[in-house]
Amino acid sequence: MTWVSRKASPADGAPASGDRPRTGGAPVLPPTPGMERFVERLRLRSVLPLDACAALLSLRGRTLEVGRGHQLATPGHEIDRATLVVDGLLGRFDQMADGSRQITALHIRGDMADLHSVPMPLPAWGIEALAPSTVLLVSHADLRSVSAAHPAIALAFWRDTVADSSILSKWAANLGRTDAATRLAHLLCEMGTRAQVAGIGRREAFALPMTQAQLADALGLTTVHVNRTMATLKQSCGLSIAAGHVRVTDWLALAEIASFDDTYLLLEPAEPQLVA
Amino acid sequence: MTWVSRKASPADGAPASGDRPRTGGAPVLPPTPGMERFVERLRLRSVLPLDACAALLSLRGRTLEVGRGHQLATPGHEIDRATLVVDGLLGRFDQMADGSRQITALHIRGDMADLHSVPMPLPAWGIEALAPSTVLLVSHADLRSVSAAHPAIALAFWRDTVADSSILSKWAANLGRTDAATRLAHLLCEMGTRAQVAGIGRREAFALPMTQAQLADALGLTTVHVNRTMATLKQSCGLSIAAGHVRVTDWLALAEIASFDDTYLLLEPAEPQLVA
DNA sequence: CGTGGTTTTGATTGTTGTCAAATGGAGTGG
DNA sequence: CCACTCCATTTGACAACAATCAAAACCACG
Repeated sequence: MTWVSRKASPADGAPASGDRPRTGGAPVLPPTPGMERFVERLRLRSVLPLDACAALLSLRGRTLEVGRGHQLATPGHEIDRATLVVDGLLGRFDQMADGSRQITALHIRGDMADLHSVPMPLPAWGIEALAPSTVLLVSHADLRSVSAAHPAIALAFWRDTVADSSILSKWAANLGRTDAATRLAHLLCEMGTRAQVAGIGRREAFALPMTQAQLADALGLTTVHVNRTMATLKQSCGLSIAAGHVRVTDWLALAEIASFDDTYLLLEPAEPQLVA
Repeated sequence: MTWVSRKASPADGAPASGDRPRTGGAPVLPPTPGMERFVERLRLRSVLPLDACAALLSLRGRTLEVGRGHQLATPGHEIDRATLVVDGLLGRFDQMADGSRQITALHIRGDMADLHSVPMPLPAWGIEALAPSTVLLVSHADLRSVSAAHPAIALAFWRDTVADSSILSKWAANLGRTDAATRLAHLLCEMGTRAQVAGIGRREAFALPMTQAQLADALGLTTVHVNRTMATLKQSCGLSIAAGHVRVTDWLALAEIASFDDTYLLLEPAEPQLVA
């Protein structure tokens, strides 16, 4: 397991997760590398005033490079920081009694993987790197602090939690009510769309560095069946996955099979602002 | 469909389950009937200062009695109020293209069924009464306003959204990774526990006014298979469901089959308070 | 005493899981 | 540069859980 841990702040010699953000308009430190991706993500769904953006950008964090399989949160173990995906792919999962697992969320660049843990630091779920990834660990205290100082941020955080919920809801619906091909197709449509929105690919060609076993855990299937289902889609939609890179010739056919409709991703900025 | 709608405003000479103790110091209006259930629910997971409780209790709302099948929110239709369950049972659902549906959440007394809609008024999901129910409609504007005025409330709302998410996550895991008996047993364990916590029954004997068809929609099964599975549990755990009332002789056996562990319900009040 | 919805039962089909083994590819050390 | 290993992918044969189709029994309600 690779732990290339290092301080993310530029001109400091100090270790530890010590320093606090300067929230005000003062002579700010250069933004923490990676943090701007999170701000972009939030602004996808919320209108944030400039000072709120600045406050977020000035949050310090600890950058970490982790290898595939590295656990960033464990069910039942309290944590005091959230995990921002700077690059790579993380998964949220539920562990079953018999050892099998169900992946309940995938997180790509710009996602704060466990924003949930800010109000609820003792998670019932786990977070794991599904591929080699770069993450930025941001302390709950700091996040709560900007959230308290800027009501717009509090609302944006809440809103992002709801978006996550909406995605999970669709996921559950697919698990309960659709067959293997639909489920796989839907996952690919979703991740393609999300990658495109995040600016790291097109929906017909994007990175998804997951093994078929991990896909199986996400889709509630077995590895064997994922493989067979993929062979089907390969034929009907010109799908190919090689070296963690997805490519689809006939995206519309894929979306058709998936009954894909992206409204559940809540990509329109929600109107309602704060009341004065 | 019965629509006994009425304004729940204070100075109406109205009858009903009206008057409440005055909580705050100020010359407050009598609390809206039903609202105290929501406050109890929030206080299960969050510590709320007195003035925040008072603010919540003084929120106005419109009481509604709805019959089974009544839709309180429709996917893709913007709404401007949230739905508090005063009594009965609501379900959140996802509609599939072929007309089948998946229920993704059940809401009992005290639950704000779509707190989600406060930051995201255009839902991708629907809310429906699974049984005759009494609900209290509370405007988003009011909820956002108390939330902005009381950071503790904002955090409590966010936290409740996370709890809902955690439950959904477990639901998804069960849909993806367990068989019919486990799934049904788990649902019964969960609803029993939640009913007990909400103070409306014991986990071995509580109301769950759902038809087997609705259960099937919640469990991702067919009516037929729900029925067969129930017959199995009837034998192994002394389960009986009659007239919407569940009774279990051997609760431990049921929990065993379900691999039930209630930590995901997040019933411990989360410690982290606001930073000053 | 009918009527409509819900529950129950039976027979059969089909999607997916299980078990097992072969193939392929990337990285490692001799 | 070539075995060798580890892991991921692919293929096959078979079993099992759950869906489907169909109809009967039951129950609350007017």
